[in-house]
Amino acid sequence: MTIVQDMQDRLKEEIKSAVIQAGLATETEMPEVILEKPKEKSHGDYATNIAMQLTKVAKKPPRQIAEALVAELNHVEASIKKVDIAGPGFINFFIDNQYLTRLIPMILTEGDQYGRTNVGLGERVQVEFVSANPTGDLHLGHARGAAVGDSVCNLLDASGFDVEREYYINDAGNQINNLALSVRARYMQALGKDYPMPEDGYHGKDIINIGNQIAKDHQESLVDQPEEEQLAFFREEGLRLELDKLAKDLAAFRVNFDHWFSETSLYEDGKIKPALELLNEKGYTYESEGATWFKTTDFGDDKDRVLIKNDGSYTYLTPDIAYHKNKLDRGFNQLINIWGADHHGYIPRMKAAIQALGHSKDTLDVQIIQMVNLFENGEKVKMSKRTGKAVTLRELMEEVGIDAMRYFFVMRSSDAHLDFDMDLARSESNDNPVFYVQYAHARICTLLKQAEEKGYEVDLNHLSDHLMTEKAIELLKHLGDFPQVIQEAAENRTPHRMTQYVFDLAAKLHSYYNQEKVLDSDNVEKTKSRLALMEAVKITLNNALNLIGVHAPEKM
RNA sequence: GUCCCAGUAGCUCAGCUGGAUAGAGCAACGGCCUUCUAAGCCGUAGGUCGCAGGUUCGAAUCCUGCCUGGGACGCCA
Repeated sequence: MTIVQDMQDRLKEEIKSAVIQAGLATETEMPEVILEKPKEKSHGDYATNIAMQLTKVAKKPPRQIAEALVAELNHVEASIKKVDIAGPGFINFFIDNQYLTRLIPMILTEGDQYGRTNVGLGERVQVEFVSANPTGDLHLGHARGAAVGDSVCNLLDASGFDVEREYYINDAGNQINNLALSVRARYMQALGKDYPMPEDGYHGKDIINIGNQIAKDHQESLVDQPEEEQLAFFREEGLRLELDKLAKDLAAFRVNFDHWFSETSLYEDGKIKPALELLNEKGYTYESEGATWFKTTDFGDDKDRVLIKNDGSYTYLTPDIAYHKNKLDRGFNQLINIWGADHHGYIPRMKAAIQALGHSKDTLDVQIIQMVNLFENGEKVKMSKRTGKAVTLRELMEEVGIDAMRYFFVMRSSDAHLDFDMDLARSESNDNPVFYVQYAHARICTLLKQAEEKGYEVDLNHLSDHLMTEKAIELLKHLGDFPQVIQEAAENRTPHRMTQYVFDLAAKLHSYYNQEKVLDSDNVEKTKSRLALMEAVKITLNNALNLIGVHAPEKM
């Protein structure tokens, strides 16, 4: 329970008891009291539409209801300074904002823990994201998925969920044979031989590097090995080096997985057959045209899906079902998958699998991340994965920096296409939201340092005497919202809420900074209170940026 | 043909579990540095919320149809 929520709850309770005392409705007829924050300042700190909601129960026009209700309100009980009735029957509350200053000692005490809550009650959530095939470099779509996935994990963690980050390695399919063939070709080429790339080979630079690496380590020793042995080596070594590179790139991007789950392990551990048998036992499979089908239409899919092809091999779906069964068997209460937009058609069959395995379809939450378009010099950067000309995660990290990438990739709603403006991301100007926010943090740090040099200390004893100015109250209110914003962003899987929040906080800080001078030698007591506020803002900016994987610099 | 996402200010986007006069940044225009970082602040201007119906006291938000852009519709992964 945060200070702000506590205040809101007291207000809601007061509204309810006023409704009852005014005889407008009984306890059981009571709708949920909704408090909203009006955009317009003249509409107060909070507003409720309860009078409109009660029109049917009380059988009176909303404004009459509002008047009867307001007459019964106990102002002291809910820190109400003033109440207005406005418009069609809104009740506007003006709150005595003194209570907000209690936030500061709390934030200073909690430090990097401020904003965290336990609403998740330790519920176990597994988030699977990125899961790119280990056959090439990570491109922009993966990078967005990584930034969003990691931020969602941070938000869930901060809301009291027990989060596990997982990467599913597609190391069992045909693409791994292609990887082996591609690596072999690059190895041969590295040795100066005229050796063609396979038709569906992977043309990325990373494969060339791996070929060079192997050539360096093993010289010509692999050239004349028997085919099978040779390919097995390139498969294994290629996979190892690819995964190593993926993990390094992601770690550099500040994304660290708790678990790298190998598809091959499903085969080795015999997890596929039991999953198939379970579906069969429950009557969700049938044979047709020499193949085994899964009746996904029982769960709303538009057609049934093949599990075992007529050549006896599995489709991609089959190990994926076994994988999700495995996730469920591990005891997670909630599974979140973060997928690229090109996989959205896959959702109904995966949800069907979850249900066929005996769980609610809501156990699996699939978040779809829309595409990223890169812009440079006002023009769209053309990309082709096949020829290996796509801009990679690593290249972009070098080009624009990690902070800008992490911020930009979560800046927009995930279900909107993202135009990534490289020039903007690189620019050290006020156009760049990352710099704008980081500058706010650096400004406070400089200020606090100067305060220290001048011998001013933070004093928490007279806060309400000095911090009830318009700009300070706005800052305090925003600080108080932080825990709820985290919860909302976690629950809705909307990390862009956090970029909005931190941008707004920076804007309020800059506004305050220009309006009121913090270090005032003529009023040391006031200075000490303001320093406390600055410290609280600094902590909150830092915590908010951390949640989206962006650093908060001490100076710029 | 079916399904998913988007369509809001000149541009990029918030708002979408229904609420009051639809917001922000950039661009445009006008102010603010002998004072804690001007990488900043303050102000002005800018909108048939794709279109048409419907639900309701109230719709950018919910429902239906249509239009435009993107994506997906494999016994590929």
